[in-house]
Amino acid sequence: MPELPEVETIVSSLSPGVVGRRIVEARVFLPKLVREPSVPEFCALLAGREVRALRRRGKYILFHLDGEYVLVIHLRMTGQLVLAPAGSPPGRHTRAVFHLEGGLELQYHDLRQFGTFHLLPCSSLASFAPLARLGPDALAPELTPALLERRLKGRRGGIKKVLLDQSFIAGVGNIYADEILWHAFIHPERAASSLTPGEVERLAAALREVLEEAVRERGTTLRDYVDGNGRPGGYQRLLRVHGREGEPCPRCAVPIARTRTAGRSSYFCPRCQH
DNA sequence: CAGGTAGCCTGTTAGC
DNA sequence: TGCTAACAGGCTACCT
Repeated sequence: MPELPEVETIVSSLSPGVVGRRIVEARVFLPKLVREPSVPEFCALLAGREVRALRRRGKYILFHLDGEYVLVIHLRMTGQLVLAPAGSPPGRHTRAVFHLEGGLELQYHDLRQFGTFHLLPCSSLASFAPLARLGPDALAPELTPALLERRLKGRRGGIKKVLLDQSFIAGVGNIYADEILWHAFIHPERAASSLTPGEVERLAAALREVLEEAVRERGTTLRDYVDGNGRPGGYQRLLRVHGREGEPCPRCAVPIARTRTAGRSSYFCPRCQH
């Protein structure tokens, strides 16, 4: 479900209600959600801890807790974190609930059950492989055209595949990869190593512009995504190619094409993306 | 060893 | 209208 703009919006919308509050009790209804430690340990370790900070790293959400623990959540396709008044009845897809001080609860919903929770001591965070493997954040200031160009050199395969590789840069998913490449006039199957300096420049600009505008629009809601207050995003209105097969390209009016590779769809303009 | 695919799940929608 | 198959925003493990 959520890519960088959605995760960023979830973190910023949850922060006012969550940061500085204590978790009174944690309940887990889908045991496999919690990858470590065991569910009883997980609940016991969370109870009584204050949330000191909420952060995003790529598509991961980090709850920094007092006592030097950190809860790492990945929402995968359909995970949602939503603040609700204490005692709200769980829905069909409510997989966990954290009761907070102050009459609030944080609910985790996940239709497809792909999401993951890891509760770690801060000291193990650096060696936590899924985070350690991530490349620079897609919105990190240090991700300059020069760095992008250096990292693209020697990369095999198509540019879209590379953009989706979280160890290359962290935060881009299928929707925004399509949009970014359209804005940069680059075909999704162009060999990543063949991009000219001018194209890399356009790619770096598109990456920043698309992701920043999507953050301002509070993310894209195609089906399930909502922010921490249960509200949908607005960037779906601004999608130029993703999900628009057969519709005219907004630049040149040629019908948008769709291809499938590795089980995922790519949407692009066959005329103005090279 | 790089590239492709199945698997994890459930729900919605497109197509017959 | 009703059934079936394809597809969905992510990531990993395994196969060729």
